[in-house]
Amino acid sequence: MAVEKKSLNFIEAIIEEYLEEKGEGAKIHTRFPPEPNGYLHIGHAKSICLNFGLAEQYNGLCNLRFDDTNPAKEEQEYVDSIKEDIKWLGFMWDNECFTSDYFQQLYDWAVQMIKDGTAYVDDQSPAEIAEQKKTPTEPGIKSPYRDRSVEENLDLFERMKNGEFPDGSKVLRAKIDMSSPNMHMRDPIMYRILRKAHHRTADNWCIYPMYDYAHGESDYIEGITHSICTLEFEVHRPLYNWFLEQIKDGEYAPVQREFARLNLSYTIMSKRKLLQLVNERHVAGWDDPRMPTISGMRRRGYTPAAIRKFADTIGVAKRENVIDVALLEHHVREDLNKITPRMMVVTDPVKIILTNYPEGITEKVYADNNPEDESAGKREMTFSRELYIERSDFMEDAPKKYFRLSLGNEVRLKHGYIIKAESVVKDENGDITEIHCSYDADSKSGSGTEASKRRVKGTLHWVSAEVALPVEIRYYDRLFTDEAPDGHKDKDFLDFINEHSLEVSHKALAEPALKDAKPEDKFQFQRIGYFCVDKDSTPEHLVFNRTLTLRDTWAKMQKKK
RNA sequence: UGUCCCAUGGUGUAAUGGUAACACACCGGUUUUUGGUGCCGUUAUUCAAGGUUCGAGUCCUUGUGGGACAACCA
Repeated sequence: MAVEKKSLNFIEAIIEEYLEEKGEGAKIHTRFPPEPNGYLHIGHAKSICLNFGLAEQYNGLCNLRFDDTNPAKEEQEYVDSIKEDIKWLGFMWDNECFTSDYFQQLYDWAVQMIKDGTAYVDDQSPAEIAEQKKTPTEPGIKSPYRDRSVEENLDLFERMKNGEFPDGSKVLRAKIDMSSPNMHMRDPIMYRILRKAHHRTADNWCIYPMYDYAHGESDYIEGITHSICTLEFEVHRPLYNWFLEQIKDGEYAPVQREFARLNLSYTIMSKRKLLQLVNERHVAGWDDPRMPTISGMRRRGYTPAAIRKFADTIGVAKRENVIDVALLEHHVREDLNKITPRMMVVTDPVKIILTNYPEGITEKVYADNNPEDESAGKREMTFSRELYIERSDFMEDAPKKYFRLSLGNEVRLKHGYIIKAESVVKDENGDITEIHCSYDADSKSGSGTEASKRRVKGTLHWVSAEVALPVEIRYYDRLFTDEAPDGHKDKDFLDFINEHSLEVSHKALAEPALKDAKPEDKFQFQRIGYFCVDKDSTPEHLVFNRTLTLRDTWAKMQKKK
């Protein structure tokens, strides 16, 4: 049998080359290194799927490492949510690591670098240092403190650690090249003084390492082989390598590779802006179902399988990209279509009365739980003389392409009978309050009669008035009305917030089978969309979030006119 | 007037010097007791110019366009 060779993305190609070169027994080791200063979003999900996925695929290891070198922004709350989100996506890390666990080793290496003459203490202010760095197009100039003696540097750095100097008064810098065309090589800062309680090391330290110094060395400590990050760190790579050169002992060193971060249409991904949405109450929190956070998508009803398939489909490359959010939605619908039980919920009810149906009785009808999955079985529904259907499923005078109920025309009530609309009752405003219909008593679904096999154009969902269950529905839609909310120079992303991204309704009536639904349970409300039970839901007051609508070609036809 | 990266249908991703393909979106058809799903089909792609080669989306040169880099953030 011919085995189709799956094409590799450039990271996989690098890994296969590595594995081949290292030979028998070689293992790759990746890491996912979030800073615990916010909630994970769909962009992180891409990185998670990449790093954990690669480890899985090549039988390697993947660490979770919290890059917690800035206590000013980091909190335990974020650590917890990050772990929860990764697990929810279906991944498990081999080691749980914290950069803060390496503070002592990092300090020792810094001391070593001072001894080697490759690091020095600078007493200048941030403004002075920035001034001397100059711009990318002109070389920087050297700090007056650059040539301090090793002894003095050692003494000063130790006293920095001991808390003898105020915050911001001194930094430790790497001594590299102030005239490098790469700004990051112009004597980057390795340590700053910062008196801020750290979420793990409390007040043990008042100096904290900077990202560029800490990251590569942490990779080194953990034995990471492939340090995969996003494109903006590409310019940092020479520095990443430089720091490793200073401390490595032997052949091994991790290798940094960069890929293009995910951008999604109609979405913002910036942590700062997401935080702003939360802080300014444009959304209800990090897990608001309109947020592109993993917790938001979970609450919205998206599934791990859909997100992972999506990550797989979009691929990994170095080109700047904007993925159509419709692709994500496609994968969510695809998964939900397979797994969700079908239920009948009338979102905007109008009553129908079957005038020739016997009064005072009800009967059972049987409904497939999922036509895509026979093993999902059937459930019982109550059929009765008075029922509710969707207000939009009736028109007195219907256009020719309208397949639903109209005066004098027939439709099938799904899993029930064929009915014909005879007359309407209206209130003083002219709004329809009741539709009187006749039903074809021989047409019961599944009864096998000639009448039951009759084909009518329309099939409607319904609930029996006797047992209908009032529920709350939260209709979520895209948060932004613009494809690129933060892509406009003259406009703020907040200008594009969709006023209708959340509409709450208490009108809906559900079939009673829904009464035991628990938070995160997912359903397809037949002919309407996919819904999931919100965490605000209680047995007395069910709350459903609309995950996505069904594709609706009728609505599309209407729109075109 | 620096360094680095990138350039394939509308959006993404493949093609690893040998017939430019797949997914989504779009449009059309078909099936259907969900105007859902499924199935079939249409439209549409190598930034430009040179060069190397029997042969270039792929290699080279130049240009053009886009992006990253000047936090005591990561």
